[in-house]
Amino acid sequence: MTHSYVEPKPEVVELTAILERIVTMIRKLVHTPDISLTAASTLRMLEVSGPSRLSDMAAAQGVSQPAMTQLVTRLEREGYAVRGGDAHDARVVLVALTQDGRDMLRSRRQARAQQMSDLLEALPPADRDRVLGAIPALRLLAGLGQPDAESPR
Amino acid sequence: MTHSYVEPKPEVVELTAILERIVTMIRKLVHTPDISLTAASTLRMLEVSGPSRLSDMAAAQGVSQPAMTQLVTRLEREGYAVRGGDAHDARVVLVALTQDGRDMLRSRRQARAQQMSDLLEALPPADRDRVLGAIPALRLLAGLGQPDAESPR
DNA sequence: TATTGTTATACTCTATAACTATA
DNA sequence: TATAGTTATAGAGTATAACAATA
Repeated sequence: MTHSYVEPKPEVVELTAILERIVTMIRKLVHTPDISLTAASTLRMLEVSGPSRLSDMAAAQGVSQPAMTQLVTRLEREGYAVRGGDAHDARVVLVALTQDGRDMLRSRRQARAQQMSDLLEALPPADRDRVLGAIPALRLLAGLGQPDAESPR
Repeated sequence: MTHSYVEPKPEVVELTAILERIVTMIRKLVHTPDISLTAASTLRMLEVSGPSRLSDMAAAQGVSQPAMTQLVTRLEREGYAVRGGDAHDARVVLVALTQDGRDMLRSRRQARAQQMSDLLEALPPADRDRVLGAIPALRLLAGLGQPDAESPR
């Protein structure tokens, strides 16, 4: 033991490497040039959380406030979101999803699921079942991304 | 049954949704502004496949040839890759990873595995084991991204 | 003064179209 | 003619710094 921190376990190293490959795969799979990953992720967040402050959205997406300002401007121009004011604080901008935004998310989800379905068809049925059987574990993993959404602090 | 195609199964729909959330998580987790996802993925490919044609790299990464030209130019400027010629065809550019590129990939992997390790620490041990237990299934899923690398056709 | 958001500016990353050099 | 790659140009997406308006 020559260093003062704990080396990640080999399983974690492999998990990380595999997840990177999956990210690459998904990026290619869902290659919809009409909407970026951040744009889609932002719209999904609005779908779940309802109208949100621009600064909260920036923090949640891990981008700067100016980047979110510009993203919202594009989303507004494309008709997927609208800016509104807050009755209690005139500085605040509340961004909301439009019906067009909702529809786009739905059809995008449908298309991606169809592509994923086609990909899975390429696997032997036993392997496919193993992938689908991993869904509960993946749910746990995905949950790490949205820590304490309900947390009071 | 009113339509002529098969609706994706609910499990596949959920799998797709979860994978999108994981992509978002990984993008935030591995937020290394010094290197883009495509740049990293391209370097990993060079690490695995050895010196490669620029056009093959563009196809493998799902980007245009000009985009790959520019990416390689940036990678060369940063010292992670070098352009070379092909002895048999003067039109061809063969791109190779440098030692600096190799080193960068290694330290980047280490940093990411460490972050992932920290994240997993936040899970109850039983859940963590379930995530690690899903690795074989994830390996199958990741394999769908690099179809028939060995295929003779 | 601190907070919320926008504007100004610059760089990365991407695409399509037009081009050069080689086969 | 076809192929491999580059250059030209334009737009999305990002950051930091400076600003305006409101609290």
